[in-house]
Formats: sequence, structure tokens, C-alpha cells
Amino acid sequence: MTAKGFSALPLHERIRQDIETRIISGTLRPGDRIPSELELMARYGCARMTVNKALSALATRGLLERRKRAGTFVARPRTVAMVLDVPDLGSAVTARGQVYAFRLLDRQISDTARDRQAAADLGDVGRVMRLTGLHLADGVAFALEERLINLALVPAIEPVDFSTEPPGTWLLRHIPWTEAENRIGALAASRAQAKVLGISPGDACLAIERRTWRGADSVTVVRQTFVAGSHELVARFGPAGGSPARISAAAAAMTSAIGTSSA
Amino acid sequence: MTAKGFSALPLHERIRQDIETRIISGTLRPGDRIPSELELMARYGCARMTVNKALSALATRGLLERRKRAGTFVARPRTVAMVLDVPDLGSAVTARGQVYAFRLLDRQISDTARDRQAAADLGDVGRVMRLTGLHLADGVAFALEERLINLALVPAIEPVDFSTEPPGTWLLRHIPWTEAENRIGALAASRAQAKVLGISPGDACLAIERRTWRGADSVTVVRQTFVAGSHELVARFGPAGGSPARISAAAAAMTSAIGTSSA
DNA sequence: GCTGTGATTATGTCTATACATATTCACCCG
DNA sequence: CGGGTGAATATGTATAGACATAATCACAGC
Repeated sequence: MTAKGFSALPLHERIRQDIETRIISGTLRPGDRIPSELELMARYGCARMTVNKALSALATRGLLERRKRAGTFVARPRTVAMVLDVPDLGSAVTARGQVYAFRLLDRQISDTARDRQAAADLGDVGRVMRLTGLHLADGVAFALEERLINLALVPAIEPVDFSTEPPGTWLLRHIPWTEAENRIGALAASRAQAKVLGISPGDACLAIERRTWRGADSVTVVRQTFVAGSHELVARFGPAGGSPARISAAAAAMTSAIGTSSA
Repeated sequence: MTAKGFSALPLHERIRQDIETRIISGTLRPGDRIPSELELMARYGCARMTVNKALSALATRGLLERRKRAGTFVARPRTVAMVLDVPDLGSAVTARGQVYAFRLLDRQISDTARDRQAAADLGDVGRVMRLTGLHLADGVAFALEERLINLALVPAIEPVDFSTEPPGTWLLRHIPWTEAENRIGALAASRAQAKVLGISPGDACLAIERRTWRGADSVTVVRQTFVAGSHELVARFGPAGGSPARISAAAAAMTSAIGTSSA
């Protein structure tokens, strides 16, 4: 693009966009070799470090592949790693203009020596806290949360009252973690789940299981069950700097060609 | 000085990891100001450009915020960004030791001038191809795929026979894209969806809608509907360089404390 | 013909320097 | 006392050169 007539952009950025444009437009095809840094440095009339900065950025983004001695090549797209935004539930609800609340349903202190399930989830860590609660938007339950917390690692949470702040937010603000894993799937609501969520048994739900570690120790394991349609996860891959405006314009749901979902 | 310790990683990478570790572990908290490039350059005993490379990388990743004259600050996290692996379905099935196959159910050529739904999904792009097909593992259907393809951008796909390669894989191998977005949710199977997937209407399904762009143009929009339990997405945040071995050991499912799901 | 080895080459990293740019801070003037 | 102005400061960009590293290519020797 570079709609700016002046050289508003730094040089390495213009070089990057120039090459990126050639890849996107198909002038450069996957597997093609692009000129060496020395050649590009002559072509753009700049130092090699400047060319290097542009090419390195494109390589980091996966558009180029660089091999020593061989040269720089347009990458062949393979499996893709996208960035998944995992928002705080309270913030997400508030951002939609609704009132968020968390209601604690149950709270128990257990021990991995007696509680085999907790031991399977957190490892043999000793005392654990088991929480069950509901996430509400405008007073309506949309997600059920079941959580295990390693009390040896987070003793300060034992006396906390979660009426003002849900446990996830409390942990996020108080306990740093070094690793986390989300598993995302779908399930049919059990009878008990359906009852507290106000839906029917067997109804579709989105299930997210999140585990966090601090170094080698498990901090918490949480399973959140969302009523279908109440929550959506968005993962992106694209130019640095966030989502283009186009995406929101194209957000109309794709209606099923098979199921003319009449309801 | 520049004591070349025999570390495998380059210096700017070690500096980056050092600072990143302090942020993630909480030693550096959101809003904290970190030392200036001049101070860090003295502390690490290197040139400013080396420190700059490390800090710029962290700023690009959103972990730091840099303001001229003011300094460099730990960014306040809005959402937690995790890395979501989006594997090729065929590879994923094969990796589990099953036989993968794709069966094309329907194929139509349409036009956004007449097909308002296609126009809503891809924009006013002219001719489009609409595909419907099934993904099979060991001969059993586990996912339904409904796809729209912008033929103006991908004319070469029009004569392709998808008996050997599903359309997603074909596109991945032939068409580079610059942006992609996944939306992940749950839904109840419609009557028609249930029929082709061999499940009952209303059964829980995991729904993934993926859009890809090349520059400003839509390439394809695809909606995949997975039978609940047949497919799981995994997103991670952790030390750079892949998944720790521990995760596979901790993969035991967390049984619901509420719903003693007897089936 | 095959293999190993060394020269060649392109990228990777790092340094030292210079100037540009944006903000903040302190000071001076009205 | 308030506001404008210039100096100080931290980052942003760019350069030129140096050495490191890895992969390839060509050639010599078996």
C-alpha cells in the first residue's frame, strides 16, 4: 500500500512491505528464492542490517524461510500456529455491555492423599481446594466452573471470599504462572450441569479445560462449561498490530448449506 | 570483555528470555519500568543494538510497551495470548494411527451476485465454489465441512478432484494467505448435519469457522462441525521451544465433580 | 564412480557510532 | 501563579565493519 506519498515509514518497514506485497500478489511464489541480502542492499541502496531487519521480520512471521549458504525462500505454508486470545470472563461480559457476576456454589478442602481424582489432576501435592461456581451475565448463568487449586502453592487463597472476585481473576492477579494449557472441546450437558446452568440434559456445551503450572508445580486445573452459543473463542494469525476492521464487517455467521437451521 | 560463554543461544535471545522470564514469573509486574537500554547494555555487557533487539522483540509480542523519553514498561495484559495449534485434519488422524479419508458430498459453482449468503461471507468477489464434504477416520465420519472458495483468487481449484486430497489441504499447499481467523464454539447438530455424521439431531458438536485472507481479499471460509469428543483443540503458553514432557503425563481427563457422567 | 574435505557463500550475530524523534521536565517569563 | 519554551533523555532508525556459523559446491583422492 504505502499510500503516504512521503517516506513516512522507516526504510526497513518499506522494504518489508515491498517484499510482502510481492509474496501476497503471487509475483513471488512459495519455494522461490529471493535475492541475497547483499543484492537487496545494493538494490535498495542501504546497509545490510536494514535489509536483514526486514527479512528477519518476515521470517519470524513465517512468510520467508532462511537457510545459511542456500539463501532466503518464500515459505511453503504448512500447519499453522495461531494466537488464541483467552480473555478474562468478567472483562468479556462487561465489554459486551452486560453485568457480570460470579456465584460460588461449593467449596471444599481436600487432600491428594485421599482424593484420587485431585491427585490425578494436580499430582501428589497435598492439600487442595475444590471450587464450584457459576458465571453470570445479566443474572443469567452462562458457564459452570469447576476448579482445583494447589494450596501448597497458593496458601493465601484459602480464606478468600469469592463474592467480589471469581477465583480465576484472583489467581491471575496474585499468582504468576509460567506455563498453561487449554484443551477445547464440546460435550453434552450432564443432568447436574444442566440443572445449575438452566438448560436441558444433553444440550451442547463448549468445554474448556485449563491447567497452569509454575515451574514444575501445578497451580490449578479448571474446567469451564459454556452453554452453546454463549461464548466463542477467537484465534488469529495475521499482520502484527491486531485485527483489521474488515473482520468485524465480515462477522455475519455462515449459515449452514446443509442444515437450513430454521430455528 | 564479551566473554563468549559457550551457550547455544545468541546473546539477544538470552536477554529476551531473561526479561521475559521475569515478567511471566511476576518479578516484574505490569506497569513496572525496566532499566533503560543504556543501563541494560552496561548490565549485560553488550552493545545497545543487542539490547534493542531483545526489547523490540518483546514489544512486538506485546509483553513490553515502549515510550520515547519515558522508558520501557511491562505491558498490562488485557487478554492472555496462547498459541493454538491448527493441525491438518488428515495428519492429525494419521498421527493417531487411524486411516483418514475425505468424501465430497456436494460441489456447486455460484456467484456472489446471486448468492447473497456467499456475498455475506466472502464479499462481492464474483464466482465462488461451494463445497460440502465429510472427514472420515477409519471409515467413520467425525467432521462435516462446508466451504466457500473465492474462485477469482483461486481459479486453479475449479477442476480439482478432491478424492485424493481434501480442499483444505489443497488450499494450504497451493495458496499462501496472510491472515486467518478461527472462531470456536459449540452447537447442537441440525437434522441434516446429524444425518450425514451418523449422530442424532441435537447432539453436541464442536464448531470451527475459519476465514482466510490474502491481502485484502477473502480466500475461503470454512465451517467444520465435529462430533463431540472426536476432536480437541490444544492451546499452550509456555517456554519457547515446544511442549514440556509433563503435559502428556498430565493428560488424564478431569472428571466432573458435579456431573458423575455415568455414560 | 563414490566419498571426504576444504573453499565458498549467505545468513546470523555483535559492535560502535551517529543522528532522528518524541516526550518529559525544569526553568523562565509574562 | 500559569503557561510556554527549550534542554535533557530514552527510544527509533540507520550505517559500516567484523567475525561466526552452517550449508553447499567443487575438486581431489581412493
